[in-house]
Amino acid sequence: MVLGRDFREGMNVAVDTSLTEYTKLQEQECQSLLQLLGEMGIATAERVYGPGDAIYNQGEYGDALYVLTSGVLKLFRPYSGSKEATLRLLKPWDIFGHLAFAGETRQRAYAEAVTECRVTKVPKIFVERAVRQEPRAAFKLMTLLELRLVQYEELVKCLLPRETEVRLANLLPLLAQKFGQSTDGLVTIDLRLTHQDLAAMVASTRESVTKVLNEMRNRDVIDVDAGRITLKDTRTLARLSLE
Amino acid sequence: MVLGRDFREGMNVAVDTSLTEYTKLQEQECQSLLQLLGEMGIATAERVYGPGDAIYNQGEYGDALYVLTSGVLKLFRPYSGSKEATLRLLKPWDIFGHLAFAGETRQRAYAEAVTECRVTKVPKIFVERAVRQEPRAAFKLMTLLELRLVQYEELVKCLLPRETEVRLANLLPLLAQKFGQSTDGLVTIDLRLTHQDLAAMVASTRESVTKVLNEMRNRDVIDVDAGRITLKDTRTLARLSLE
DNA sequence: TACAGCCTGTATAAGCTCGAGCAATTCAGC
DNA sequence: GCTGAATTGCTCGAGCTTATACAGGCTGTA
Repeated sequence: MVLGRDFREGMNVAVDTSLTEYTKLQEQECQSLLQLLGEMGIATAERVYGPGDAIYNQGEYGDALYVLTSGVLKLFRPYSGSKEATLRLLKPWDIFGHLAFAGETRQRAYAEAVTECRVTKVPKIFVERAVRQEPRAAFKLMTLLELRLVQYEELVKCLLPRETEVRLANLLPLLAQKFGQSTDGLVTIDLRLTHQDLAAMVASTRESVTKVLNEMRNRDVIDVDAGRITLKDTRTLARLSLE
Repeated sequence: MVLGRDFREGMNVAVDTSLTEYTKLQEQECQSLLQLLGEMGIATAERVYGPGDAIYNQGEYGDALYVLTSGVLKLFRPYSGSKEATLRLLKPWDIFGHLAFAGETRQRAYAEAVTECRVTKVPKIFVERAVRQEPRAAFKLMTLLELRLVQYEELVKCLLPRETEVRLANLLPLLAQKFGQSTDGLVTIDLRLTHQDLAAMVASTRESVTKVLNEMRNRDVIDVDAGRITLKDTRTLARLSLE
């Protein structure tokens, strides 16, 4: 199990800091893709969902590209019989939904609104038309698909270690980069997250999350105020995530 | 943690059986993509790697699309300091490598040949040209990107449960579908896999895999012959993966 | 204001993994 | 066919997670 080569840990840091760029890139590409579709006269259906509403269910046929334009939304799937894991927490300009251009496609997770959110749905045939007529749309879409893959890779990174502490040490910086609000050099995750929510994201239990979060707070690694987590010691978090 | 809604377990089965279709679809799309590129006069570099050779390393800049055309190859990344996890085990007509069309891209894993294998590398600029000039290439590429995402989702599915037994019960059918050889109605995974290899795929330890595999063999769920695993009781495996 | 429901914090026993160590066996190269 | 390396099989404690249970706090609603 010990690695036989030099993994150059420094590189991981470089990879991670580029996630912020990913966020900006995604917003740009996603917004300009929708704009492009509009200019091409392509109909996109926008719909508003209230907290808890399902956008689609696992197993449904997916024949559209979904874009979240406002609010927060989660993709989750059941596992081990009676638990549910949050696969992705989406913010505006994230895309979701499976739209294979060939072969049958079923949604591989449940999509549910967390806050009130606005979703733009582009039927598959229109996406096809856009790709056919406008290569720029194809590039933007492929960039977005690639960024979605990166998010899954990050999820895998969170799930590889078994200890809840290490998983959270991997997850919290990700949430901070995606939902972070910078104040006084410290980053606060601008979401009300219950321990249960966090547990679903790292496939652990509420109790373990409670325990780890309190430990981190006692060690001044994080601060929790009204369900909002502030990262106070990112160096310690980074160190934890490697162990 | 208990789910508040009906997850319709039957649907999971339907989703999984469609993976075989995914394999065929992928071969078709990938082969025809390469053929299309050839017809367009696009230069693709083909190179042969011996077992253990690195195709690229984590952190390197990725500016190409890689296609495995023969052999077996693995993508892996280090975690928890000194362990390594196999993220994907690739067979011919799998694509790999990050090629964002915008923004900097670094490889997010190590790619290493398992057996001797042949890899076709298409530089990013040529992929761009193909997408620009030939929408069919764009469709095929997007389909392949989507299929790659599905593989990551399957990996996540393997990693969600904590028990090694359940993880393997999820992994083995996946391997069987990808590398399976049907004989007498039973499927054999046509690869020599050590317990260490399997442990890297489910992020567990060699010892745990040994134990679980022996239990499964004693219960006639699987059969192991010369490092090749045969699935004898897929129903029991499916049941295990749900618990 | 009272209430119900959710969230947090603790505690316990039980189960599983992890890591170390050490044989026996198998495999691969010579 | 032989030898060295790798793989497999097994054991044992330590550590962590899980499941369960319960008490107190917070929040939104009636």
